[in-house]
Amino acid sequence: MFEERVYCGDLSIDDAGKEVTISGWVDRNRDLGGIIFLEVRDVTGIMQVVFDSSKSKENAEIADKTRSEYVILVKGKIRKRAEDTINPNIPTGDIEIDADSIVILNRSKVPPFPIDTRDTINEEISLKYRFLDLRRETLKEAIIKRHLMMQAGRKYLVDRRFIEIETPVLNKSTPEGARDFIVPSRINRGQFYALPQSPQLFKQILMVSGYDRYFQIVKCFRDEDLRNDRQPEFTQIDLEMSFCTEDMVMAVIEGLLKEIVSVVPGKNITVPFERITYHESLSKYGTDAPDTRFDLELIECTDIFKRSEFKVFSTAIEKGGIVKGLAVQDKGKISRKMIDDYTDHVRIYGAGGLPMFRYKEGNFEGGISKFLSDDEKREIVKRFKLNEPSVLFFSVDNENIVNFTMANMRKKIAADLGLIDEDKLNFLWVTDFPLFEYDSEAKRFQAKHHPFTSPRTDQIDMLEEVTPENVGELKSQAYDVVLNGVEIGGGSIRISDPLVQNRIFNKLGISDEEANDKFSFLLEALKYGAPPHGGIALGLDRILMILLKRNSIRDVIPFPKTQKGQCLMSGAPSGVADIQLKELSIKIVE
RNA sequence: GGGGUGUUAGCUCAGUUUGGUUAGAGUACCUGCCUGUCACGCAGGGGGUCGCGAGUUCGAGUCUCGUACACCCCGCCA
Repeated sequence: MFEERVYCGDLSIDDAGKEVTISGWVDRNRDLGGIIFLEVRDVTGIMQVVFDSSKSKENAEIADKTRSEYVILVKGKIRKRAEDTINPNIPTGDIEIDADSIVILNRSKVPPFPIDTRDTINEEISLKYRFLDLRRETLKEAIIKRHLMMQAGRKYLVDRRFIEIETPVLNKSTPEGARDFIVPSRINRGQFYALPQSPQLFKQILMVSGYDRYFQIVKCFRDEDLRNDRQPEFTQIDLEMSFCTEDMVMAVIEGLLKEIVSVVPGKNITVPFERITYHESLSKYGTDAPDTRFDLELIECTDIFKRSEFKVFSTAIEKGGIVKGLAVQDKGKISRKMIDDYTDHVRIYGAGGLPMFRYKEGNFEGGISKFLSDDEKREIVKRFKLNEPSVLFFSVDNENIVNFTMANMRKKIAADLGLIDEDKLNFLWVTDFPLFEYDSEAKRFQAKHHPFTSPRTDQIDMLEEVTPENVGELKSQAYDVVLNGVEIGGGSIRISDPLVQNRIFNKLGISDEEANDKFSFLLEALKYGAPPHGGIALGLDRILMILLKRNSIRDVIPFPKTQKGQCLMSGAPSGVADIQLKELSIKIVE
C-alpha cells in the first residue's frame, strides 16, 4: 500500500483528477459535523483531505478519531477547490484530496507543544523533544537547507576535481590549540585516542600522497566552553590543494561560497571578495573579523593626547597605552542612559570606562570635554572630520583592551542605532596575519594560525630574528574569510620544506623530541617529495546560521548540545557501567 | 572559574514593583453540537508542589539566602 505513495508538496493543480495515495501526520483536524477536513503533513508540505459523511460514513468516523500527529494513509482523488474555498496561505491551497479511504497507521500522544504554529518554544523543551521540533517548519527549513548547502558544496568541489577522502576520527592527541576530547583505548591499557579538532595533519599527508585536491565535509571536536556560535562538535567544509597560491585557494572558496549562497538563501554575491590586511583590520575595526555592513571606523588618536592635561589619557599613554576613538552621528538617538549603560558595559572587556563627549556645531559638550585643550579639540575635529552633530567615544588602555573594547562597542552601537542592514552579506578576506604571537605569561611564541603555516617566503630569513617586540612584523601566508563580522573560515599555505618546519618548531620552543613525538609522521612525510600546498576550512554551521539569519548555531544543527555540553534528548554524557570502566582500566576519583 | 537574564497550567505568557480572599489569560486537551472549514465555530468540563531547599513573617508566586537547569557574556576557544 506504500508503493504508490506521493508527496503532498509535489502535488499541484496539474494533478487534478488523479487517484493518489499520501501518507503523513495529521497536522490539523477540523470536524464540522457532517464533513471533516484533515490537513496531512509530510516532509514536503501539507495537503487538505476531505471526508464527506454522506459519501462514506465509515471513513468519516475514522477521520473523526484522528488527533494531532496521528500517522495516516489516505487514498483519494485530487480535485481543484471551488474558487471561494481556495486557501492562499499554503502552496497546495488550490487543491484537495477527496478521500476514498483512510488508514490510521499509528497513534500519537498529545504533543507537548503544537507542531503547526510558528510560535517559538522554550529551547529546553525544543532540545528535549527534538524529534518533535524537527517536524516543525522552522527547524525543518534549516535541516533541509543544510542538506542543499552540503550538496551544492560537494558538487562544486567535485566538478573542480576535488576528491572526497575520509580521515580518522580516532587520532593522536596534540596539546596545541584547543583541548582534546579523549577516548580510552581498551586494547592499549592507559592509552588514549583524541577526537580531531580538524583533519589538519591528515590532509597535508594526503597532499604528500599525491591526491592533489582533497575535500571533506567533516565533524570536528573541541572540548572548550560553548557559545551561541560554538558547539563541542561542529562541521567543517575542509579542503587542501597542491601546487597552489593563496590567491588560488581564495578563488576556489569565493566560487564555493557564491555557489552556496545562490542556493541558500538564493542570492547573488559579488566575487572576488574585498581584502583587508590583518594590520589594517585591527587598526580600523579593532578585530580580525570586522563587520563591514556599517561604517563607524575606529580612529587612532594616541598622538593627540600624548601630552594632554587630561591625566587619564596622558598617564595611560606614558605607560604604553593607546587611545582610539569612535565618532557616531547619532541624530540624537544616544541617550544619557545609554551612555551610562555603555560605560558599565565596557567593564566586561577589561576597560576602566568609556570616556565620551558630544560634538555639535563646533562645540564640545559633556563627558570629558571640559578637560580638553583648544589644540586638542582642533586636532580632534580634523582627525575625525567632524561636521555633523556626533557623539565621540574613546578607549584608553593597552592595545588589546582598547581594540577589544572598541570593536565590541562599534558593533553594539551600530545594533542599538539600527545601522546594520540585515539583508547584506559582506564577505571579506583578512590577509597577512602575523606568523606568531607572543604569550607574555608563558614567555614564549605561539603560532597565530597553527605551526604548519608558512611564513611569507620573502620574510623567512627573519625567522630567527623575531623578538616579542617585532613579532607582528613577520607575516604568514594565512587568511581568514569573514561574513558579517563572523569568522567563517581560515586557512594558509603550509610549510612543505622540513627544514623550515624544524626552524618554526625551534622558534615555538618545541624540541626535536617533542616534535618527533607529536608530528613525526608529518615531518617524515615532508621529506618524501612534499608538493607545495595549502588549504582552508569553512565552518558550515556558522555559515548556515548567518545565511538563515538564525540566532544560534543550535538552530541549524539537528541534535545540538546545551551550554553544559549535554544532549537533553539522549541524556549524554552519562556514567557507564563499572565493567566498562574496568575493561578500560579507568577508575573514577571522587 | 566569574558576571547577567530567566524558571508560574501540556505550551506561550501575565501576576513579583508595594507580601494579604479560592493564582489568571490565550492556546492545547476532554465531552457534546455543527456539511466547505482552513488558527473553523458554539456550549460545557478537567488541568497548578508558582524549578527545588531553607529562612524572615500572623501570612510568601511576591522578600532573603542557597541550589538546579536553560540562555547570553568574560575567561577559554579560531
